[in-house]
Amino acid sequence: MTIDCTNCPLRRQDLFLPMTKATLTFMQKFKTGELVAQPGTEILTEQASSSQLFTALSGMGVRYKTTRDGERQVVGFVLPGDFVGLQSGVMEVMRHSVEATTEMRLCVFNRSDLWSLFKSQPDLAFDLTHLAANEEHLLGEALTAMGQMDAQAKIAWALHRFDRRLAAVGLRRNGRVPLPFRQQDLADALGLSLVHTNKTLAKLRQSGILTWADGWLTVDDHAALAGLCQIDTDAAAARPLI
Amino acid sequence: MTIDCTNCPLRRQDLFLPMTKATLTFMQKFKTGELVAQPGTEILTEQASSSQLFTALSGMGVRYKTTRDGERQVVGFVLPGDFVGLQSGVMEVMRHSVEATTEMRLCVFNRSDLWSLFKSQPDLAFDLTHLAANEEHLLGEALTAMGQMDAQAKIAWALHRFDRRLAAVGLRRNGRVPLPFRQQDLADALGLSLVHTNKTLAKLRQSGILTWADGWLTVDDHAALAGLCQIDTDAAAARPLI
DNA sequence: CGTTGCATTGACCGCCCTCAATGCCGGTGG
DNA sequence: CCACCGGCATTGAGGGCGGTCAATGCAACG
Repeated sequence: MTIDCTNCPLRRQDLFLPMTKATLTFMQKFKTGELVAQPGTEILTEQASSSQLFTALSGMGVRYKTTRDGERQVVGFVLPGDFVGLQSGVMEVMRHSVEATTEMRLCVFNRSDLWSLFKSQPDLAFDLTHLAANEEHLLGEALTAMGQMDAQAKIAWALHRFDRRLAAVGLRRNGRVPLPFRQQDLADALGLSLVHTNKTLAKLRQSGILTWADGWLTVDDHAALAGLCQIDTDAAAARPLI
Repeated sequence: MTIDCTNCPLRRQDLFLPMTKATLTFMQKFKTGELVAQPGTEILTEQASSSQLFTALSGMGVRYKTTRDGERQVVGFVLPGDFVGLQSGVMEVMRHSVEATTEMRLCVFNRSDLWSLFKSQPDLAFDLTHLAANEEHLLGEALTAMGQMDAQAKIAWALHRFDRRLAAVGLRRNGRVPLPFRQQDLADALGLSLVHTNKTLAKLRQSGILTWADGWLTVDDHAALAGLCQIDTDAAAARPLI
């Protein structure tokens, strides 16, 4: 009992661009099934090729790279609606791993069908490129955060993004969004130590700006939080859902 | 007297994947001309849309974002063979600016022709997506460098990449490659201060590992330099040239 | 009830930042 | 011809942000 693409609950969110009926019909053929990944499961592996590509339907995960000396750099977080595995699809191998943080439900596509998508569905090919360009944009912002912000601004920026992004897929209820990651994940994403991340979070909490506990993030003072971010966070632009 | 795509000198480099004759024929129509940009010229502007896309033929430039308080984050360097403007092509606007460092010669394409490319040339559409995924990969590596490396490793990594990448497009002569950027550009790319970048470069120079002066980079001890980089730098994978 | 994973807090210190001054070089104008 | 200036590289002094080390609390779990 997999979800029908024409009736995908995610697609109702305003964040995602509309898709024509004909294209949706193709999507249903393109989608070969669904995968449920348990917390801690490695969905894609760095340096490895994958015969399957995915779109996250629910749940969250982490994209990360591992350095020679075993350190981990989180290069992004996988939220509902995100496409994963494009690198494996167009280049030979993945350049980062993807691991499920919570239980995740994912649409599954066959990499071998990707070429027929490009040949017969130029609009979807365009959307895929759009998604890739969007990833580039997100990483550029992250790079700017890493290079130019102090610890407080980095964390404010990251949590501000989480709040906006999760609200955009309809996960904000009663002013709070689910945020199942560990402080260590955030630290690894921002290039901070766990200890300093914890202390900076405590300051934000004591300022009354936000609370992040037990897997839920509550932003109490959006204006103050936005003020702490040193780069302008544009409204999340509409993007394709594949 | 613009360069004929079928006779493009860049395409002879092993770095770039071969292109079929039919596709090259399309490329010649797709290319609408060439642009010569003087040093300091802004080729693309953050937050602005552009009706033209480019491929760098010669010369080098910088991609950068500007923060609210006027700081600059270099998100990448434009070398010969690089495609610029994809973000403007598939999303509405650029998310970073591109400025010429040296005089640059660029192939010019019309954004309005992009859709016909996706419709009629699926192989080129695939290549564009490949390039976008490659950018994502590069930024992921940069992010890892920013988050996990100390200053010496960052600089070693960056210069190691320049040496490899420029050699791959045939610009290494007598063991040295042109590197026309300022120390400030490198500092802004790595999230370091100019002062500390300078001092760290001095150490690398005194170690006899490399020399970077007067716009030329000479790597004297490749093994030692690779050893200082804390992430494994895979051989530059072949990629499309559009 | 020991263990494991995660959050929290304190002490200490080092990498890298800021401030500041100098040298070098090419361009420009008196 | 030379004084002046702007851009870039270089070097020293001092201090702060955020690192490491270490210990504690707490909840879930076998």
